[in-house]
Amino acid sequence: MPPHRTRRRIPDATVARLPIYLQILAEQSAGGVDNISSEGLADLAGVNAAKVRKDLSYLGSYGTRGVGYDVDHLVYQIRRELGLDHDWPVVIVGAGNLGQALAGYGGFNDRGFPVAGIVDIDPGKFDSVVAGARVRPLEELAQIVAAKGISIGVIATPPTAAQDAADRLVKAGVTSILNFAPIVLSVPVGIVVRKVDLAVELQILSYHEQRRSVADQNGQLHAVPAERGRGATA
Amino acid sequence: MPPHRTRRRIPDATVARLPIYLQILAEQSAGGVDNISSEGLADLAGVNAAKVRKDLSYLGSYGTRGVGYDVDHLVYQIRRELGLDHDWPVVIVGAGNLGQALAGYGGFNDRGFPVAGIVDIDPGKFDSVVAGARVRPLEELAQIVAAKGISIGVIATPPTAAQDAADRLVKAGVTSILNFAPIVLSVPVGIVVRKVDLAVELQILSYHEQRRSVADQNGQLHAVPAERGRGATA
DNA sequence: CATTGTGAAGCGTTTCACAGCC
DNA sequence: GGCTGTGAAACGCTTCACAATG
Repeated sequence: MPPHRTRRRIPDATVARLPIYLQILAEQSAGGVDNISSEGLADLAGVNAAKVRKDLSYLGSYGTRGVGYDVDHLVYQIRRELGLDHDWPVVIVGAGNLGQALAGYGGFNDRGFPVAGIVDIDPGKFDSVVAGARVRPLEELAQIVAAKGISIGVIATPPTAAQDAADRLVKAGVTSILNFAPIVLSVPVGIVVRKVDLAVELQILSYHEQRRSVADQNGQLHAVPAERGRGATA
Repeated sequence: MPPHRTRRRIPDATVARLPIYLQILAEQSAGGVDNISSEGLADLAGVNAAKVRKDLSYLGSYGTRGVGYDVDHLVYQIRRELGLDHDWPVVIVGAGNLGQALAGYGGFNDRGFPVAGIVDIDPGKFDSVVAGARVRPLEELAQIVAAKGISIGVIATPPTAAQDAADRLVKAGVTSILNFAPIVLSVPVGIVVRKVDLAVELQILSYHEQRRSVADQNGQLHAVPAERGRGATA
């Protein structure tokens, strides 16, 4: 067997930052910037320069010592690493408030994730057009996934329907799921699930606000000088 | 100065899981379950039991050895720790597609984060009613924040307007921001920002799909037995 | 005696510090 | 000379393993 160079494993934390770098680099490129240092990119991304260099080093040695990184080349490499050299059609399960907003959001179609289908269980919604896609019955899910070669599914159902949606997506052959329902999905090993939960995000903010008010009561010093930092994603 | 017991610092990773535990515990409570073991909670939350015990230990020693945790008491303690013993009104900046969907989503109002205001820069949207809230001019933001005592702002503007929205929110007195715009915000130290970026989430999934297909080509073994696990949020 | 609470080990991520290189 | 690439140290989180205990 040839020693078919097994691809470097990139740490999860780095994978989560590559899209941010990519977005910034694409903007820079559009603005005519063709070279950037780790420090320059770090400032724009709200992280530190060593982290940028470590992260980029997982892609290979694409920088030039003493100079910096070629913006376009970096864009190319990150896109390749993230699998963004082709589109990934997605299917949305649930054509309610959220499903419709997602379909119409633009963030999908514009960024390489065209909405190739949207399904719902409610016959009242069938054939209504949501951002260019006709809403189809949930039963057609498997057919749509197969016909369009879909690997990524989005769950935008009420919480009670979300596990069923996940089961159907997996059975249909989808291997990655973006879940907007506030429940923990149970899926077979090997299926990648990411969850976006508004209530969780707000509750984390609430925690920080609550701490802040406790600190106020105790008359503690605030570590809040007027200095300005980027992206305090605490 | 009295040694006013400085509140335990809870690790970020734990804070991010408490809302999940809370949601599960609330469901259990509603279902008549009044006691739960770390293992039971862990299974439902898709984590391991040791993690649950460590996490809960930061709240204090509220379990009973040999027995487990009292569900209602845990709900109470987590809510208190997260600052959910009262509502946190939020203001949404941006009444477009996303802003409207968020306002109408229910996840806000139902879970202790009533939408106390929604503002936009477009006069064409003023006074239209979005999920019970009238859209007001961006200029009234500071007034709304002050009048309603708002600490949490939500940015649902296009990316180009997001930094301005953040600046206005901060100036108005908001100290926590949930940002849906795909840009890295620059805010003063002390302001907590959390970012939700659909494109980032999808690109992370894309990375995993891309790896999968590379592995397929190399004829590598898939680590994908038929076993079933909860919440593989890889 | 089942289950919690927690030191200690293990592991992944971040940051430092500087050698390597253009 | 300036900036990258990277071992090594530092850090924080997870998991283990077991003493403590209702």
